Amino acid sequence: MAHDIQERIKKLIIDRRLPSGSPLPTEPELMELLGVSRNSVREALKALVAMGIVEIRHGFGTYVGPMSMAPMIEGLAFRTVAGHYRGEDSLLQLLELREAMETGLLARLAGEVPSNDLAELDALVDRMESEAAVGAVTAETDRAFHSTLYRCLRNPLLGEVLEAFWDAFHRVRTDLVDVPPDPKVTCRQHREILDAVRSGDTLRAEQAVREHFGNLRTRLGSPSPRPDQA
Amino acid sequence: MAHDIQERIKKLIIDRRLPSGSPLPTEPELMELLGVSRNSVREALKALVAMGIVEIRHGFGTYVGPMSMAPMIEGLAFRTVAGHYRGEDSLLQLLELREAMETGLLARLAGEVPSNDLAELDALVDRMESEAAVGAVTAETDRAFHSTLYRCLRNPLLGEVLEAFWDAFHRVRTDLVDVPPDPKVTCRQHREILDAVRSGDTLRAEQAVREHFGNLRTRLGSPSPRPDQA
DNA sequence: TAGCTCAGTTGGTTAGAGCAGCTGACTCTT
DNA sequence: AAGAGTCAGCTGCTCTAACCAACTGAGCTA
Repeated sequence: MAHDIQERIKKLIIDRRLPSGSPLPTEPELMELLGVSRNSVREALKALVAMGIVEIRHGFGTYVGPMSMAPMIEGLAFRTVAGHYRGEDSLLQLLELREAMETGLLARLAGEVPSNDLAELDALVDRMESEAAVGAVTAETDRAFHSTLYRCLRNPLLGEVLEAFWDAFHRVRTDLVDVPPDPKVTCRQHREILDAVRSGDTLRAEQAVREHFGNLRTRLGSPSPRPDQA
Repeated sequence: MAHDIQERIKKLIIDRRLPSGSPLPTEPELMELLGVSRNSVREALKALVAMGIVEIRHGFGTYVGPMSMAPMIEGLAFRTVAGHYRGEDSLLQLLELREAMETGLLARLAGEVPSNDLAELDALVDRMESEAAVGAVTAETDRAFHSTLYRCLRNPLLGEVLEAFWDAFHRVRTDLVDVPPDPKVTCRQHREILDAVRSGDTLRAEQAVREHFGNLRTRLGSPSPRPDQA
């Protein structure tokens, strides 16, 4: 029955063709509209918020949410952390997931990246190198590289899912194992990926990405440090 | 502050190393444990349920959830439906997502599939053909094929994400456009994928998968039917 | 011993009250 | 007249208290 309320609110959004950011009925209005108590309305809304379908601004109103992949990041990160603490190789699984996606996309990418994107990627790798010279590569730079690389596919969903996987992986890695990669190797590998993509050599690009992930993978292969002995 | 309650419950699961199915404190216990009212506890739990982190059984108790990708399916399906009704090519984007993942995985698959899995896949394509002879290929059979194909990668996360994307795509497709594919073509393409994988020819397998998705893609290319004019 | 009944536990729902954040109009000062 | 401060009103947030509904298990009955 609580689930039913959620469905009805979702139906309301669909039926009224409400885009992200549109105002939703207020809580009292929803109470009357759905014929349930305020409490039930709120529980349904909270669940929808957790899925990114609804956004609530205190003292202002409830709105159609951004429907981003943010909730997926949460769920995936939590699942990975929980699995890790139970001794599973959940982090490695997550890495393989990223690897599969990125290599799969690469085939459609080689030779198709517009020159301005290539220039931006060049700049990002340059930044990586200057960061590596003084310490470690910033997470933001790494993320930006992977994000910019696939932008030209003109598929927002793809980009968001990739970023979601990246975020989840990064969050869990820094929280749990944090074996910082060798910044120089990271730079070289990103440069190699970029060059391969520029040259339009699909196989070489795939190879470069695999090597990049292989590098991450070996560092996860070490016995996972468990916070304490259960 | 409500968000804080969610985090504390998640932390409780992590700290106590609770596996899926473990009982959680009852609502009154959580009230006392977290120092908040029952209402707040319930809203937090509902949000966690929406993320698959918690499972509630009426009259029985609250438990650690399966942490499956089911919530992601919900969110993705809703997002796709909403986007579709707003005139975006969200369904096509979802299809591209699946295509990218499956082709990316295929490279690691060719020649690695154990013989018993191959036999199972053979049986599935046989079933497809008998189904095609009398009507259309069952969704369940198609799903089972894609699911079985990647089982040998021994990465549960991968399998679940693939199934999640499959589910979301299938649900939205049947709900919205439902242009049933030519069952014969579907069978032939699945057979081709299977043969290519069996032979260990990575490129041919990728080609086969691309053709399969290309088939689906062209059928989505037709102008999306909108239920009515806004 | 088999089956039923009933009390106790758990979550589900409702109601009403007060708190907290934001907006916009009104008013007072400059 | 222009600006800043204030206040009334919306909004969502939290709490308390009570009752309903589903399930379990102990005890009773046949």
